[in-house]
Amino acid sequence: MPNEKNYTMKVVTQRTGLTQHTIRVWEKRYDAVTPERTHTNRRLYSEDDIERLLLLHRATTQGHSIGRIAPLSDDELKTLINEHSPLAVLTKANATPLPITPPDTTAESSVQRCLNAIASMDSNTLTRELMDAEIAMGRNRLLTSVIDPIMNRVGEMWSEGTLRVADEHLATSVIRTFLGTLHSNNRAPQGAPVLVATTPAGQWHEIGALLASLTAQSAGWNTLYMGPNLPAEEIAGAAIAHSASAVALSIIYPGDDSLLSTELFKIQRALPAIPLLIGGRAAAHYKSTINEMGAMYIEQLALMPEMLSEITSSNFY
Amino acid sequence: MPNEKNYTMKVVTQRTGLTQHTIRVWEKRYDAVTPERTHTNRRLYSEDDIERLLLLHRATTQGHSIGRIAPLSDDELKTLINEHSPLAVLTKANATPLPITPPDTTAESSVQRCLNAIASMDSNTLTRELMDAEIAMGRNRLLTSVIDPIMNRVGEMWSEGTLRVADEHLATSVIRTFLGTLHSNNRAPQGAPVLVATTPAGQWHEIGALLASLTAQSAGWNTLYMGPNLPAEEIAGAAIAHSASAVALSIIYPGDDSLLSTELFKIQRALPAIPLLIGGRAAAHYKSTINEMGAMYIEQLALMPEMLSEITSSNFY
DNA sequence: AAACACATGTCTACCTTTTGTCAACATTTT
DNA sequence: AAAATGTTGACAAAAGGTAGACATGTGTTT
Repeated sequence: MPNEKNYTMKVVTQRTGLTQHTIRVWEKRYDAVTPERTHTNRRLYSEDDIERLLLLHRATTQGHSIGRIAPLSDDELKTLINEHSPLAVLTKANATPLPITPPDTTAESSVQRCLNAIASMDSNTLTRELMDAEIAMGRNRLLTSVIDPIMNRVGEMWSEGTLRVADEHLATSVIRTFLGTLHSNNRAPQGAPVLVATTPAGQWHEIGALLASLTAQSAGWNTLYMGPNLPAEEIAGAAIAHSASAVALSIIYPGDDSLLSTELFKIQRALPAIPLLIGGRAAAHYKSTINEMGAMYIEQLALMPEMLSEITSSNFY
Repeated sequence: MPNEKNYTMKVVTQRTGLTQHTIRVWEKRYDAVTPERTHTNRRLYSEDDIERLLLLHRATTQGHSIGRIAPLSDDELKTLINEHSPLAVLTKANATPLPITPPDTTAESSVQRCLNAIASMDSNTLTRELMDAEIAMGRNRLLTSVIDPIMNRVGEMWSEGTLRVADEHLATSVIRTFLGTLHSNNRAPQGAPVLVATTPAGQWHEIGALLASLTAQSAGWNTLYMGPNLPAEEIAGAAIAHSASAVALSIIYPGDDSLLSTELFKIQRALPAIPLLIGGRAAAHYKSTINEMGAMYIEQLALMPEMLSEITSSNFY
C-alpha cells in the first residue's frame, strides 16, 4: 500500500525539509497535496504526498515559482528538475561547448554553513546540514556541489593552516559516516557495470574514493568500495574477481612519490584491459604519470559521470 | 521458547532506552504491549515485547506519533522504519525477505555469522547481522560481545594470513559505517562528563576508538570522536577545549615504537590531570609504558564502563 | 520611473490534541 | 530500611490546527 495516508505532519517536515507553515500554505493556496484528516482534524499524508512535496521543494529551490509548478504532475516535476541538474547541464554542454558552471547559490550557502559548523566543531549541525542539503538538492548535487567543495576547501584551509587539525579530523569523520550511510549497497541491476573504488597503499584518506563510489552508483553502476590503503595486488585481485569495468582511485597526499608511482604502475600492469580513473587533490601532481600509464584523470567529481558513460559506451565496440 | 515472559521492568528499560513511565503509559493508553504479571502484580515482558518496544521507540524517534503507530503489527512497524532509517538503508538493496526472528541470538553465533559474511565479502548480510544483533542483545552487548570479538578475530586472521586483505578492508569499512551511524544517533545530556576518543599519530585504525566512544556514550558520557591519527598536541588541545574528563586512545600497530611512545608521553605531559585510557590490540605491548606514565590500560572493552565510573566517582573527592 | 497588484514565505495569536513526566502513595523485593 | 515497582491523577510541553497580518520580491501598468 504505497498510497495509504499514514504519515503525520512531523514526519513530512523531516522528510521534505519544508516547514509546517509552508506545507499548509501550499495546500491552502495551490492544492499542492490533499492530505486526509484524522477525526481530530490532524493531517495525514501518503508516501506519494511526501514524494510530491519533495519534488516541489527541489523545484522551488531551483528557482521555479510554486504557483506555476504546483499544478504539474509528478512526472512533469521530475523532468523539470532533471533539466537543471548539474549532470544534465554537463551532458548538454557537450553539444554546446559552453560548460559554464551554473552559479549555484543554494549549494554555496550550504557549503558555507557546513564550513561554519566545522570551524565550531559542531558535528551535529554538520550532519544536519548535510541531510538537509540532500533533501533540498538531491544526491548528485549534494556530492558534486556540496561535499566535494567542502573537502577541497577543508584541504586548502588545512594546508594554509587556517583550520585546526582537530577540526579537519572531526569534519572528515562526520562526512565519512554520512557518506557511509548513503552508500547503500548496490541496488543496481545485475547486468550493470562494476566499479571498484579504493585508495592505493599509503593513501589513507578515503573520502575521495567514497565520493567516486557514490557517484558511480547514482550513474547506475554497481560499485565495490574497499576502504583506503589497499595494496596494488589486492586492488587488481578484487577488480578481476568482480569483473570490474573500471577502477577508481583517489590520491590526496603528494609525498611518497616512489611508493605511489610504483603502486600505480603495478595496478596498471595487472589490469591492462580495465580503465583506471584517478582523482583526488594530489592527482594533479601525477598528471604526467597518469597519462603515461594510459589512465584517466578525474579533474572534477562533476566530470566523472561523463567519463563513466564513455567507458560503458566504448565497451560496445 | 522465545516468547516466554520473564524480563523485568528494569531490563526492559535498559534494552529499549525508554523510561518506566513511558512504557507503562504506552501500555495503558495504547495497549502497545501486554506483559504478564507475577502473582504480586509485577510486569513480565517477553523477548518479543522488548523487540516491539524497540521498534516503537525507533519509529517515534523518526517522528511518527505513538498514538498512530501503536496499533500496528510488528511487521508493519518494521517496514515503516525500514523505509527511511539511515541504518536500514544500508541493507535495503538486499531485498531478502525479513529474516523471521533469528533462531540463535547468542553472541557467539552472531559473531560466527558475521565472520562468514566477511569471508564471502557479503557486506549486506554483515550489516543485517549487526542490526539484528543490536535488537537482540542491546547496544552494550553488541559492542563488547559482538563487534569487539569480530575485530579481534579479523585481526588475528589477518596476521595469520587466513583472511584476504581485501576482505579485511571491506569488513572494516562496513563496520566503520555501522558504528558511525550508531554514533551520530546519540546525543548526551548537558552536564555529563566528556570523553575524547581518538588514535595517536601514525595509528590509522579507527574502529577501536569508535568502540570506546560508543561505550562511553552508552555509559552516559558525552563523547567527542576525532577520527584516527591525531598528533599529541591536537589531542591535548581538544581535551582541554572541551574540558574532557578522560581521553581514550586505541592502538593497533605494534611497530613504530619510538613515534608512538613519544606521542603518548607528550599527551600525558600536556594533560597531567586528565585520566588517559589506552586500549587496542597493540596496547598490551606497551603495558610497561602505560603504567609508567600513569595511564589506564583497557584490557577488554567490556571492562571500560567500570573504569569510566571509577573516574566519575573519584572526581567527587 | 513611480505606483500598483500579485506572489510567496514567514510570523503571530489563539485554540485543541497528544504525549511524556511527575508527585503521592501503596506494595514488593532485596 | 532501601530500592524497585505499581496505580492514579494532574500537569506541562510538544505538536497540530485556523485565521490573518506582514515583508519582500516581481512583474505590470501608468
